[in-house]
Amino acid sequence: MTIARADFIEGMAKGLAVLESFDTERQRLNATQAAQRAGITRAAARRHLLTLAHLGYLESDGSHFWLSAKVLRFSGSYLASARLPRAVQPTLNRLAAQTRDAFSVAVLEGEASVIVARSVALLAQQSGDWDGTSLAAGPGGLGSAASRLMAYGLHLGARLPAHATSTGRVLLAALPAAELQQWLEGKWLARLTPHTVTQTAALLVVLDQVRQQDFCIASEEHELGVHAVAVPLRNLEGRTVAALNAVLAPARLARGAIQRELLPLLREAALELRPLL
Amino acid sequence: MTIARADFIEGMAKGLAVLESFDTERQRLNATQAAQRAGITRAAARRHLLTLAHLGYLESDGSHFWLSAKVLRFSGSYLASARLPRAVQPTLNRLAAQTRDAFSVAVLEGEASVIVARSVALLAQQSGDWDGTSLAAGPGGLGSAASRLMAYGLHLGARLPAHATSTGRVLLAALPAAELQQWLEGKWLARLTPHTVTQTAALLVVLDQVRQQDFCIASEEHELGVHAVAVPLRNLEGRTVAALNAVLAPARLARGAIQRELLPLLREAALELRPLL
DNA sequence: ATCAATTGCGCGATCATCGCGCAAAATGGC
DNA sequence: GCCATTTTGCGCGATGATCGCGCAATTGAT
Repeated sequence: MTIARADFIEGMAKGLAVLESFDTERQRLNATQAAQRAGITRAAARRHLLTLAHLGYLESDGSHFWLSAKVLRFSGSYLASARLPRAVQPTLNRLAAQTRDAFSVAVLEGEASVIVARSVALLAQQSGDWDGTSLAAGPGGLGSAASRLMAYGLHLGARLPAHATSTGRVLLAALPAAELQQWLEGKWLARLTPHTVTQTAALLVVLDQVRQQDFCIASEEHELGVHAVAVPLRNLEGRTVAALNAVLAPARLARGAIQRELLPLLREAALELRPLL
Repeated sequence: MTIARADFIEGMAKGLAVLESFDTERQRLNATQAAQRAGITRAAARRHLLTLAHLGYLESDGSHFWLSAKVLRFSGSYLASARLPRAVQPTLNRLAAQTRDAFSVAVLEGEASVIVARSVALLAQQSGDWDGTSLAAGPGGLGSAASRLMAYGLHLGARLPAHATSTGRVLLAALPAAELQQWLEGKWLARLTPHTVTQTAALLVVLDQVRQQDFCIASEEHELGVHAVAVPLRNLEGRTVAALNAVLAPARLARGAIQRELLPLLREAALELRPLL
């Protein structure tokens, strides 16, 4: 799908490229760096940075720029409006309250699997929690389960590499063959841990298995120490619109437990969400 | 602070105005509506909408447009990079795990108090939860405490009217007199519930009290049934950089309980966060 | 103090963006 | 089903916003 040349505003594309050039790794940029990352000239980058700062989306000390809280405005509107996150949140909360795992719903968005809703159980200290010691830790350390997950970058809006995550694979497996082909085309599957599948052929085998089993387990392929299971969320027409996953609490590590306890929960949740998607 | 004319990209400002015109109330817009809300011509709005859709920030059925999950990219980067949300999250989680209330950290951003971090305790069913019945409810109803709060629009990135919220008032009270004056200038304080303070003079009295007490209680001024307490978060230089609040669980409604139990918790948290801000 | 690297920004040229206005498509009343 | 009315898509020529070059000022290292 193309677009008439006159209907494409170059300036906006550049501006958004500048705004996108602030990511998890590079958080403070000057004009020269932003120009490099956005692929535009230094002069243009400077103009766009100044404009964005003037509009309140960036803050600046004069030479460097960084994202301001105003960018949350967009996600706020999205979360309040989009059907998917609102529909799944109650179920996510119920799951988190029932178990000791962390649950997310993600959609495929370009390169990445994007977390659009999540829920983590924060357990009260008295009730035999599995993380009691660190709950008592000061603010410097990583506190509860949620903090530990935050450390892995599993916050709302996080973009995770689709080929190495349980949600990403479920979503890739649901793509029509042609689109999947296109997605893989010339893509380099980054090795994130020693366990990451980086061969296209191997990934295709994995995706076949996902299609057969109708779920996906990813063990330490994205981060060491992180194990996750995902199932597809389908609407009444049978189309996969998102993926629901659980990041396992350490106590769950036994493979059998995943399939026996967690998978039925996920499947049941997927089933009850079906009419809402 | 002004900006050189040549250093301001008109096209970007329009584009972002278009993107901003999708808010909590109006979630689906066509070119004509977007033009109205963004204050530009229909032709320009259409071009910008098409560009944004082409870039993946909007989705479209041809005539209407709505926000896509891609806008979460910005908040994802912000949350991963900004010092404030990362610094406060562990403390927030600890608070939520210890009590049955919901905690948020907010900053002042233009008209609104914006939630930049939050944490809600999701309690397991067996342990005498105060919300057990609704936890068991199906996905159609509002499930746990978190869902109830979501219903009030208290999600990450939510923009709440500063004059009627506990966090907003704490932040307004911390503004230098001149800036506060400017903020109030010709501003209409919307009546959100029968309890909302809508007179500038009355608000100034409230803010004076907030300064004296160094905390703020807002009871049903924003939403009926919602009561909250907030304290300022100051850095080592004594500057208020954010506000920390608790939205009360129904069991907390006794006014005495707030001051006796919750306020000390918030104050202690503010103190321990101080060196991190 | 000197030199090198980086940054701020003025300038004239150019092409991206402008909004008008028509034709086509939707809407709706009967 | 048909006509009246409103809304939408988009081509066009004019215009001024945006371009990036390149100089001057600033910064920082030795």
